[in-house]
Amino acid sequence: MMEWAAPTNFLLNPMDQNGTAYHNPNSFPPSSGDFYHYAQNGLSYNDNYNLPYSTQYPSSSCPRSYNGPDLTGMPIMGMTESYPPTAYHIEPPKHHDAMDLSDHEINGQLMQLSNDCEHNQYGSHIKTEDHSGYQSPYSDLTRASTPHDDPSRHPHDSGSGEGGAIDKEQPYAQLIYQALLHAPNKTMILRDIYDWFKNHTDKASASETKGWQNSIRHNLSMNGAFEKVDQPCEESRKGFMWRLTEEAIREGVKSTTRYRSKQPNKRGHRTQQPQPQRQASGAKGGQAARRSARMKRSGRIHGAYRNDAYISRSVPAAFDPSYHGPPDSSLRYPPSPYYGSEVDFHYSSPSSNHNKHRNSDNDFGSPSLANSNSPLDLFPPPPRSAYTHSPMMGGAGLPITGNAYVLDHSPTESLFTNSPSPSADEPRTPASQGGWLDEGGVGATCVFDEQLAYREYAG
DNA sequence: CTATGTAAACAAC
DNA sequence: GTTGTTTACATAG
Repeated sequence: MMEWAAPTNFLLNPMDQNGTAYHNPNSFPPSSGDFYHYAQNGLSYNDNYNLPYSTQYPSSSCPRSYNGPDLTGMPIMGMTESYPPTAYHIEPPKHHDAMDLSDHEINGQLMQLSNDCEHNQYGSHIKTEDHSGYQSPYSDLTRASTPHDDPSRHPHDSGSGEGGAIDKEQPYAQLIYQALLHAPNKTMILRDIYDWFKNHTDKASASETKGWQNSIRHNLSMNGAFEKVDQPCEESRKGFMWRLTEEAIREGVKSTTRYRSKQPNKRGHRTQQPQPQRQASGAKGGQAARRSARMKRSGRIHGAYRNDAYISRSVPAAFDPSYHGPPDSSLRYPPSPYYGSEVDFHYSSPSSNHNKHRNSDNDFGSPSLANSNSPLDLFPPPPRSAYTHSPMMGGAGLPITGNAYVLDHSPTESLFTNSPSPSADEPRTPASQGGWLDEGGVGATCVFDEQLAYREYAG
């Protein structure tokens, strides 16, 4: 229930992608019908989606420049034997040529070039917005071809959104996911996401307020499926670009539920965890907070809030000394996919974003993790997986393409049943003491090797 | 409880 | 004013 999207193509090894990958894009039949494979076992995954193609490692973040060779990185079936039957394909528009290009091809190209942000070589079909130079493909364009409007695309899904078509009823996280999924390089800026929502959903129109925008931002920030990407280009002071994480691309989006506080009122604790300023900024909110803020003002310490000494975000509950989690070290890490580890490694990178604790790798993607037996292997292969039916799993919960495990979180969760779902709420990442070095900059800000990072963490 | 949505405080632009 | 982060509260299931 928590997962909406499912894996589809596993990420191929980068090497493979480069090497072989070129499967002609045409391998995808134009007929949309094919993109909607219903999961044979649909049951558990009725909510999953299959992604149409995988992206490559997003490295650069400047989606605007599309001048490259085309090539597509459509690795797709390359090494995967088959599509996981467990999901739907959300294939982007088949009938729109224009769109296809932007989505598919560009997708691949961006990465490479991307240097001059100023030159946008968009096709004429792209509408230029005024976003100071940033031209987004979304806006009218997309809707012009509205894939989702195509009735034929809706098999008979009960409207829950699976058909690949954009179901306006889906939750924000899912919608954002779709927006990004269709975006070149799986990256968009907030504005465009807003636009996309305006054009493809009712959220915007349905509300007079800007609450929907708030919700979008909230989801972007809180959901591990989305990551900020540094915006290389000057012009944009529009904020960061948001991109789907590889995990998300592979595994789909998961619920944005990590932030709720599990322990209803555990106030006190967390405030002691130091956090970076920016993050600390949002510390308070809500009505109650307002109240307490008032109280505080009248006599409370303010400074206690956090200090910046920390480099990374604060410590996750699991790492919190006060946290009483499973004793077993192997279980110490929170199950939540949202706890990422990498984050902290790069906090230093100037603009990078890896602050969200993405979990990703932790939960599934990281090969090193997945296969390792090291004591640090925080996420040992799950005993069983919800994806059992998937061919990917080979029925045994084996690592997929060596790159990831497709886990269902249930297994993991079970590991932590004793703990108040620690993770899920703490959006923070472990700042392991001494565990990670923030090492500065990690060089390429934009290109972040999560696995590597993880490795650092792991040892 | 969980998943979502929404409001809001707040910092940094 | 916008963007991003985070907390709180509400509510449906």
